[in-house]
Amino acid sequence: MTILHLALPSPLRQLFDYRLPPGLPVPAAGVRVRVPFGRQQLIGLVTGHGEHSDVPAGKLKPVIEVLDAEPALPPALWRLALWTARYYQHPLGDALSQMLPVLVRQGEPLLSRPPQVWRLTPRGLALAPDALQRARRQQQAWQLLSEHPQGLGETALKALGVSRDSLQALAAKELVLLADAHAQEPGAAVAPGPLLAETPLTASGEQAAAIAALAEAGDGFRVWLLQGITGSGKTEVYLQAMERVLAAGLQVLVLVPEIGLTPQTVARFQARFRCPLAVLHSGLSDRERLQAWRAARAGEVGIVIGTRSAVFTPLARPGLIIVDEEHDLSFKQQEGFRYHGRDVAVRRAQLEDIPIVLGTATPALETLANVQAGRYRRLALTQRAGSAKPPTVQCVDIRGQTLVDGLSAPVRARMAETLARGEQVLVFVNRRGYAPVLLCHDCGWQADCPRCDARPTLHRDPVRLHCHHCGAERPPPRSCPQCASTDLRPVGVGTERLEDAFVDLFPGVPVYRVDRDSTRRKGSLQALIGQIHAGGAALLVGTQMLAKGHHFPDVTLVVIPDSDSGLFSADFRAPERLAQLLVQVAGRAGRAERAGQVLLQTHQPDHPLLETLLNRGYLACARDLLQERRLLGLPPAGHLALLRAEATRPELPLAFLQQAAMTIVQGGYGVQAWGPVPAPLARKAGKSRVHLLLKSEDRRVLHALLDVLVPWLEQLPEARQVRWSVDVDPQELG
DNA sequence: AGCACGCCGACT
DNA sequence: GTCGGCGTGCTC
Repeated sequence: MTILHLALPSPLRQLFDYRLPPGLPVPAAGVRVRVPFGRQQLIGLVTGHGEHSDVPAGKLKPVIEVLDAEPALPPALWRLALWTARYYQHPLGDALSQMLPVLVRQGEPLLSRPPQVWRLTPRGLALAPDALQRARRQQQAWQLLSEHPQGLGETALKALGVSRDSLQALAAKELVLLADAHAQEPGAAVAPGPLLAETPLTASGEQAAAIAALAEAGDGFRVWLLQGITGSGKTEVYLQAMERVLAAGLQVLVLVPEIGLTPQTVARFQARFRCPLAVLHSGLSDRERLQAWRAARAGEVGIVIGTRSAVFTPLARPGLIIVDEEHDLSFKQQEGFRYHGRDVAVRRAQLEDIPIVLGTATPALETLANVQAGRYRRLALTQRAGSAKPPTVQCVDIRGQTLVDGLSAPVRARMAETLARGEQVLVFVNRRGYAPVLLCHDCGWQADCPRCDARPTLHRDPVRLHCHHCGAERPPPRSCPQCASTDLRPVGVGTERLEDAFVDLFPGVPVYRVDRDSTRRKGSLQALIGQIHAGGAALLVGTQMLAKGHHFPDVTLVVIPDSDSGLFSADFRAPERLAQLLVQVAGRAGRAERAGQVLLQTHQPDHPLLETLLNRGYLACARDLLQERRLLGLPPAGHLALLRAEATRPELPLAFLQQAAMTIVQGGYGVQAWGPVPAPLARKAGKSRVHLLLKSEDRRVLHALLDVLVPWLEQLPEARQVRWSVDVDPQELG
């Protein structure tokens, strides 16, 4: 008797065994099968087979149906799935089901049905030209089809004025039939004719060197860091590297951060190459996603471009992977299957044996460490294209200064000058809403969130206290609930408050606010950006969103009212994030003929991070930070996994993680356990949250522990009373 | 995660 | 008298 081992879409960290009905060929690993599971039916993937099962024979059920003749995923991607599930300690079945389009896991065929076309039958072909004279419409349809022996689709015929009825009538006479269109020639990733739809730009010396280095290294696995300052033309290097790969008939996978997948980005790739391109974004319907997935898997598209999850798109002939803005946080999935898109992409490139390019102006410290260790090779673009000058960055010491709406007098003066010249000013605040705190001026009471250890943010439009952690909203009190004073004051500055302030401060100057609230409606971000690009004096107020992806040529002054918070955060990655953000924001400023200026308000003008960043640049700053991490044994010098647990009753997550900590300490695994400790936001949405941080200098040691610890934790009775998760390589310790 | 079973409150 | 609340237990 043949037993199949199956990965099923279930959070259970185990495989399930089923009987294969006799007489059926044994399906290969990766093939989909339909099985009974409890009272429901599921579609799972075969992971292997054997003659025996540890499960009593009486419990084994037979599979209902083998869906495919071939595995759903190509071999390299199958191996990537197994690796990723294990590396991130996620149940294989659930990981696999997240890697596949919804409709594939619901049983839709793996291959697209070829489009249906109407064609003449042999009888129709032999028909005399005047045989249908008495049926003019049918005659016309017959005429068209005899001119198109390869057939015509329903929509094409309709456009040519042929009705369904005429076709049905012809079909009844067996003169025409509906048949599969002839399959596209295999390997037609590139449309016939020239590949290039536009002439490549002339590469600068640095660009040419980077392109040549990529070309000379050949087509095997190698990781490249393409570190190019904003405006240095990273995309042109990508495009010319892609050209070689596409010309060889291979496919390119491009990963971009969530915010980076704009119509402009896609248009840039589309404009260069005459090859089909699949875009994977969150707006696709299940059907569209399935079609893109099939096209990529069949090798019918040359370029696949998408966000994090696109890293799992099957490719028939992979040739190159590009990860743009590789430092971006959005590559790490923050819940459930917590993989890092960039790291999975590197692993994929290795399994596929193809090159991968990680591009950014501000490499992640992990990536730089890999360069220093000689595992990755660095290509640098240090010059802005054309005559554009780099922005200058200057600290503004605000110690003892009076701030009006968070801005010091010299900064306001500089803003006025810039606007008077008809140029634009960008003000970056990492806080949406009106003010982060609502305070009673008489007794010191602060509005708080009943369900979180957090202050709700005051919003003005509409007027609400809004907790950004649990989403709770309520109208702000009219008077202080503690002392009944009506002198309640908003404290601190958010985007809405700056927007209001600027309307008064700079009358007549348009103010554009760009944050999650102002861009909630679909297309409103594009509309705002369009208005900004129209030019003329304007104020731009915004959060992270403004710092990423878009370049604003008319912005010549960037103001960062508060750069201190990143300097003193509990999160060890905060300085790295701050440095990246400052460089990215600075990159938004300046244009060909006029260098941009960045003003950084701070109480810490002598802080070493700011000094290094301003005087010696990002790379020097990053090297310093890397040195600090090494001294502390923090990533990338050490490796982390974070166990989180939460429950309404505070003692449960604590007790659960205490058990974990005890096992780790007593087991002598060589892994340090820090905690359990209350999470930074110890109460969120009414739940108590506890963390246990695991650390090891050796990644293999950490994984060896997780391989035994996680299954052990799963079967603990206490595990069922809490929500818990493992986060390997956590990016945010919040 | 689903999806059942199972034992206690307000409705036709 | 039932509909349904979510606690607990199982899925080869």
